[in-house]
Amino acid sequence: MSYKSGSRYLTRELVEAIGGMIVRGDAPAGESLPIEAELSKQYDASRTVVREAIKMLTAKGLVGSRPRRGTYVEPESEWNLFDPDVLRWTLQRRFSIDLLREFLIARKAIEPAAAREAALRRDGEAIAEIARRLDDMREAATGAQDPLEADIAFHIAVLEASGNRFFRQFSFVVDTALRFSIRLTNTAKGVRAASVDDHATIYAAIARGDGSGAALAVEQILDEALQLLEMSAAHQAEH
Amino acid sequence: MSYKSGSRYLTRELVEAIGGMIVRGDAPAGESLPIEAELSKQYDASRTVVREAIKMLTAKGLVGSRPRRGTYVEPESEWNLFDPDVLRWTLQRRFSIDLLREFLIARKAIEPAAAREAALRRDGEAIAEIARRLDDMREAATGAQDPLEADIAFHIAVLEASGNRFFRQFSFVVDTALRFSIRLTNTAKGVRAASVDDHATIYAAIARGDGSGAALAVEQILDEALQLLEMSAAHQAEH
DNA sequence: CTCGACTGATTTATCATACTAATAATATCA
DNA sequence: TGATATTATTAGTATGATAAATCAGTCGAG
Repeated sequence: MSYKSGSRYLTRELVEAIGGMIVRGDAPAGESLPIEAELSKQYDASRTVVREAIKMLTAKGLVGSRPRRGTYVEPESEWNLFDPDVLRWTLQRRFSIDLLREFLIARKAIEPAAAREAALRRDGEAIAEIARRLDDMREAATGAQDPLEADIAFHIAVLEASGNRFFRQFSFVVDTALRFSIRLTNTAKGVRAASVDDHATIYAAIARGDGSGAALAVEQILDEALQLLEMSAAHQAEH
Repeated sequence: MSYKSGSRYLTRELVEAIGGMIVRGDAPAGESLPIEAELSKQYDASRTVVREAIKMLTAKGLVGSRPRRGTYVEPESEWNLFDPDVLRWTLQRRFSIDLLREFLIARKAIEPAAAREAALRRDGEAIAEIARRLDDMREAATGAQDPLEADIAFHIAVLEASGNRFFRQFSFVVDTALRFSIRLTNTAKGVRAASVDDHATIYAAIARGDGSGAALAVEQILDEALQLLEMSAAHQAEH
């Protein structure tokens, strides 16, 4: 999204504040936001800034606005869930077992297919990148690196290697969502030594151009994660 | 995106013009756009409008901007392809056999999984909706309705019935992209009578809760479409 | 000669104040 | 009662000014 880390512009802050509020559900669909003048007062910003923030939220599908009617919250179906901000707000404020399950099911649909494409495409550089990320995972198993980061990077490398624009768009979703999912599933045990072997299997299949093998290997580790989730859900239900 | 059809606001027009230009590739990644004052002159709009348009493009991932550096085009990997505008511009200005193939492969990954979920979920109302869309397809076969619209509506109904937020987000992609794909594949023959039977198979599997059957049935018709595409591609290559 | 601090110019970011135009609510009239 | 004109409200557009970030060069110290 290209917002420099250090610089915190007012417009960006308003986008965060108002967008987060909407996703949290503080302003139900159809409900009007305060008028520009009022928002301007509330956030102590000029009307210009308020308007630019609203325009950005409009571009993300969260709000709409018309003269006299004011600015109103769009129904959730209009939200652009794949927008980085919207996804982050959703995960931060609406995280749940259900959402995590939907995420895993979506991964199970997409990532095996991406691995198949990667295997068939045989892009040397992209496959070398997967190999590097596998090495990182091996190092992470010994404690030299962060296991979660290495795991995420591996999966993203596979998505990128697919060469499919739609699959590649999914990589930031995986990136963002995986960082949250660990909170709920306590996946620390998920990155045990066996996990590295599983990932090595994926890499091997892709490297030898075995599309079906690659797809199957990815599907297996996602099935495992799904089972882990169901167990975790059942466990939570007890309390 | 909630822009009322009739009202054509200047800001929206600038978003269309500049966004379309960027996606077409007139301004390569990293390249700076004219400065605000210049854009203001070019489009005969106030700086306010120019800035709000740029902000919307920023929200879509197409551009970034910083003082002194100006406004620059982001690399394509940053673009939010699932943004309705970005997808439409991409299809309008960059349509190709390759893109269509990627689209079909993505559909083949997602839609069978969505059909499986729809079958397992057993949401009566959502399944009834699929049935209605199937009826529409039958009518369309006799010429009473537009076959393309009926086909699109059916596939979207399945995605919606999945109850998975990620799959549902994909429905507008299907909606948008299918309208374009017909241009290239000449899919008129694709909606022949047999097609209705294929779709009826999908519905039947979902209705009886047969997840695997539903997934398989969807996969089959997408495989057919993919074969049709490859034939069409080979045919075009001759010329 | 190299590197860091300083200076200046450029461009976006923010603010303030008008005025315009769309539209929802109300009042008016047939 | 029902259609139509009026009015008030609110976002849309325009303009001009100031602030702040950042790039490119300049100068000085070592």
